[in-house]
Amino acid sequence: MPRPSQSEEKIREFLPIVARTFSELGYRRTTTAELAQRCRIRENILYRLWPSKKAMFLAAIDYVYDLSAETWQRIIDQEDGASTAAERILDYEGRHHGEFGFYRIVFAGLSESDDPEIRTALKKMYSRFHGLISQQIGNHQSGRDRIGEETSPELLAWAVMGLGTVANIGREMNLLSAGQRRQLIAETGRLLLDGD
Amino acid sequence: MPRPSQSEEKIREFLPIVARTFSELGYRRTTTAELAQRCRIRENILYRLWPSKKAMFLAAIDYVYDLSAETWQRIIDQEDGASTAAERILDYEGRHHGEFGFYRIVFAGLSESDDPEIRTALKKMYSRFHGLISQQIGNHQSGRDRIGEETSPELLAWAVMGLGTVANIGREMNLLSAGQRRQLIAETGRLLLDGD
DNA sequence: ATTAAATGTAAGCGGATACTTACATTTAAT
DNA sequence: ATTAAATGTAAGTATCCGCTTACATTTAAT
Repeated sequence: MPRPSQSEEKIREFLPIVARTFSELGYRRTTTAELAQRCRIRENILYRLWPSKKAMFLAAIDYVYDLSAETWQRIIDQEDGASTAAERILDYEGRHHGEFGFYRIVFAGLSESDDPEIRTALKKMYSRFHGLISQQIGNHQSGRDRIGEETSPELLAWAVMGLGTVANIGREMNLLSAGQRRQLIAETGRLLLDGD
Repeated sequence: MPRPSQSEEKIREFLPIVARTFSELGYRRTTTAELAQRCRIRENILYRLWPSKKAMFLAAIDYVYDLSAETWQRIIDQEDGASTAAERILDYEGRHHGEFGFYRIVFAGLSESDDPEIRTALKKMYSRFHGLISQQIGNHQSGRDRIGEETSPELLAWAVMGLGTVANIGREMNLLSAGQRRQLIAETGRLLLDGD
């Protein structure tokens, strides 16, 4: 008798807006009123989709991760025989890093990192990213003849994530141009991957 | 006739506490009430030393920078003939990185980075740090015979700052142990400095 | 047509927080 | 001793914000 719930559609519709808002404003400055306004609805409707502001933020974290992971997976799958997936990811990041607000939402989360749930969500996000990158670096290394000398893929993966992070900070602060960011990731990334 | 103002002494006394609080809690969660309580005074006394909460935060940023810069300068001056200053800084950061809340206060600031004054302060802080590191990397490179092949000190300096940043995130998230952090900075840092 | 949940509007509540005010007390100069 | 600013206590204010409530309207099933 009742009309069917369209909550899932609404969530799919609003989540990108919510994620973008958290990315732009950070956690504290993102008010539920602001979220509602950007979604062109009232606050209480948001609260019918998520139980709290924190739940909205956690959903946004997952959303941003999924989006980035999908993109990377697509790049990994684009084998061309000439480049390793690690090289392609590096190249892609040099051009598009932070496009989806990945880093901004991470910064927002880090500022709230004493909240256990947010902390756990961030930790999971970082772990999964790190695993993904480590694996690609491992693949990259195994294709080379030099063995036993390399730094571990796990360590290198952290360094690469550091590159992405600092490139993003450089952009936020207007201290690195797009070209410089690409060069930074390409040159130092290559240094990390191949050690020369 | 009046008693002499002791504002400067008070500022010197409270600023470390204020900076530590911002580092621990981030900007938004640091309330003026919390600051006053930690300083064991009332809020209005804080407002006699700084005109606003933002001014307190800006002072904290400067304080943290000065503290870190002093430490680094001491390390640079400790020449031993066997190591370059860049190597010593890397070694030191591997052991003590983030000790003074440098990164945490930066994260807090990044979450507020659309405020023009905070943005300017952070930008200045990053520029100065970057200049300092670039110079040391340049010195390090000029001592080597290989010339013309190296990545520019400016780019490498950004990569090194990325290392410090990600090491700190790894610590915050309990994803990197102290040993792993040291290894990360030592090994990949060396890779960046020397390319092997 | 009736029904009952889904959807929407509008207002408001309780608590937190940046900042202020009112006022009493202390202190070093005259 | 007097003075005037420095220092301290205590309370308050205006605003914001997460979240809720009250209530009207729509919609798809019966």
